[in-house]
Amino acid sequence: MRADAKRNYDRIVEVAREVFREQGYDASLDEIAKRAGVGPGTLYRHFPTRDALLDAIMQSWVQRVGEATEKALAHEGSARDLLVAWFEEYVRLISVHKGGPAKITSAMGDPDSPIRTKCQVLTDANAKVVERLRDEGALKDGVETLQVCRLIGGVATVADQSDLDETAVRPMLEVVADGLVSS
Amino acid sequence: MRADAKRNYDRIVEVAREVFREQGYDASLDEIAKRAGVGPGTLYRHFPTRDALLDAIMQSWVQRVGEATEKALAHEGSARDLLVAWFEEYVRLISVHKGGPAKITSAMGDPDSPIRTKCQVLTDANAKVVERLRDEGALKDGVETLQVCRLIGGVATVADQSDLDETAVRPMLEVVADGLVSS
DNA sequence: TGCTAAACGGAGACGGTCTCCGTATCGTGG
DNA sequence: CCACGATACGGAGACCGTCTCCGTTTAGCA
Repeated sequence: MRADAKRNYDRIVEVAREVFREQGYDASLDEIAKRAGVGPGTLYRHFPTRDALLDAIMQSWVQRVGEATEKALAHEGSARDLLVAWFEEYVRLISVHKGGPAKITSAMGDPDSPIRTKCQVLTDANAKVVERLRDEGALKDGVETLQVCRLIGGVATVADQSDLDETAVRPMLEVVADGLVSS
Repeated sequence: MRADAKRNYDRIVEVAREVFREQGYDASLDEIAKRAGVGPGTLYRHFPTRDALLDAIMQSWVQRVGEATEKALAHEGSARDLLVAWFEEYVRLISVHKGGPAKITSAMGDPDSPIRTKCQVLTDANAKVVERLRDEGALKDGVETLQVCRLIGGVATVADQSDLDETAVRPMLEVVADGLVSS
């Protein structure tokens, strides 16, 4: 990759991260190009689709997922509390910008999604947490890990679209956690 | 209202219902106008915004909500089963077209939404079901009815966006129901 | 330093939204 | 029955975002 190409690539990603956070996932790509000081052609050559750009933005995000997983697994307390804590992290992770929860959650299960690998990281992390609780016998039978992702993704999606804050989200996560642990 | 105006109004609503169902809530309004055999100007005069059109489409929907509520309240069986049955109806009701669950769920809590009255009908229906179970002492303490709408709206939203069928949705609704009933 | 492959970037086609205003139609009062 | 004013129609076109094509520029090697 030529030096000028790399410079533009990096700058576009940086600007896009900022603009997506400000305006959501539907922000104008031409505007991102303009703010990055490049022509639209340059942006679309590096990132043929909006999703390709999102994928690049999420490169660094993978690490944050790993850290959050460690933190959740290290949690001391009941299975229910561990679940709630993990769910809160989960929601925070996928709320990268307006439209993020919906985007990421619907990309799960779609093997052709451009952000497939990123979703995989997250579903794997979730599976690790859930499997551990299952091994401890703390969960109901028949709990599918992908279902858990979708449930929490759903909560995060409505929270995103209705501008709910953490105090409104928590009770919903608690309901889901209660519905998962064996009674 | 002049006779020709009413004719066009009705025809637009009818066509819009069809097109939204076929193509989702993001369908082109100019296309709807074209299919209805009117100019864009006519469509936008009757319905200044996309939401105004949605509101008109949902006029007849209110009745279906009423019927579904009756059906749910007449349910014989455990609180948990009643909840699951009602949730399934609820999901069906808000899945009027692609984008419907997200649209309707995010309109709840927004007092300025153009489909406010329609949402009110649904939230009231849900409250009726939930309150009845609460009176029977079948629910956990601290269950907010709006939270329930959001939880189920979330499930419906991911189902809509991931093209899940009923067999995939049901287990998630069961988790929520389990999380709500007192143990 | 000269050359070529690589990258740039902007003009513009396209499709959707929405408005303005000249034209056509309804339906009423004479 | 018909003329006229109010009402409604509808299409041309401005505007914006997406995305492409291709003439121009530049990096970096020999």
